[in-house]
Amino acid sequence: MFRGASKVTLDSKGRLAVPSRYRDRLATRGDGHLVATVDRDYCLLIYPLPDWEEIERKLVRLPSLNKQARRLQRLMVGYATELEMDGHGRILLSRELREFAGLDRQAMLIGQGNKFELWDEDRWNTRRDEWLSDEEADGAGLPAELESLSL
Amino acid sequence: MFRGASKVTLDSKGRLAVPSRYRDRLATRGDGHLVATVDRDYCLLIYPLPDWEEIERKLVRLPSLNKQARRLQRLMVGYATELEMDGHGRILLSRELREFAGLDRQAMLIGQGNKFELWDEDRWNTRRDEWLSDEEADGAGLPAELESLSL
DNA sequence: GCCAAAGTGGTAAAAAGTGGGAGAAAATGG
DNA sequence: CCATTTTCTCCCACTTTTTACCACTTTGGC
Repeated sequence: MFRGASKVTLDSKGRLAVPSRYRDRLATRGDGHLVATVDRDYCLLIYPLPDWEEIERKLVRLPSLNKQARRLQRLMVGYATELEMDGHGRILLSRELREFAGLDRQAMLIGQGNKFELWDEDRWNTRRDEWLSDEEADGAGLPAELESLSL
Repeated sequence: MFRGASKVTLDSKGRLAVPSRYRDRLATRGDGHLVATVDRDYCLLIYPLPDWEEIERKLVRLPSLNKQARRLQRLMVGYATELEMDGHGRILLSRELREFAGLDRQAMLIGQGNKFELWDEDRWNTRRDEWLSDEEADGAGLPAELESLSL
């Protein structure tokens, strides 16, 4: 399980040094091969290759004539880019992915179980504070799964 | 599986350089022969020739008296154009296809499993942001296959 | 404080991308 | 049916980008 938030820097070529505490796991699971794609909140999702492939298999099996399914395929498969760690544990993010997520230099890498999220730092802070101040999140109208959740 | 989004440029003659990471696969599968046709969203679909031929066989077997089937045949088979990569891995798109998809210079090539989609860049960005902001995609009325999807 | 590991930036060679031109083929018009 | 013009195709040359490697700086632990 990947967890934790790390402040990371993209250099002028768009390279990002993966925090060292994740490297062993990533080198084992998928031999350092990763896949990055986009999320609807304008951040990137980063999976170890084998985990991504499983998701991709599910995605491409969805009915092609369904509008929602087609959108999901276009966005997730459409932006999915294979990445490989270099000798120093860095990954190079394509211009297309960086532009999508508004990444230039300061970013936040967020562990999310089987994957990471990568956010532009400013965007992350803004959104995070929105989530924290959102009155709706206080408990009104929660789905059943959340009502019964004990933290 | 083709995946990933690449910003590409059409030159003044309508040529497009296929990103090099796809070339080997395309040279193997169908010996560099491709077929481009149109999509209902005003983009182009690009298949390796063998994959297209399979689809074409299915299309021409559809019942000729069915109006929807006839439309699909007219559009997809009607616009299907064989393309070949030149010595530099470029393909030349006919004027008809370029006009259909509103392609002039900046375009996006989107990997979609067995095929590519080719969009005018501005059109792609506009449509993409529509898909992302669409509240409908928030979960209301999703088909069963999507409800259970864990990303 | 010192050593090791991680992070950062730069450089040079190679590969990819881009544009243009000459010859061939096709289309057009008399 | 031939001549002229236009379009197309193949090939070459140049520019830009990419990628692999190297060196230095910083951080953190002992």
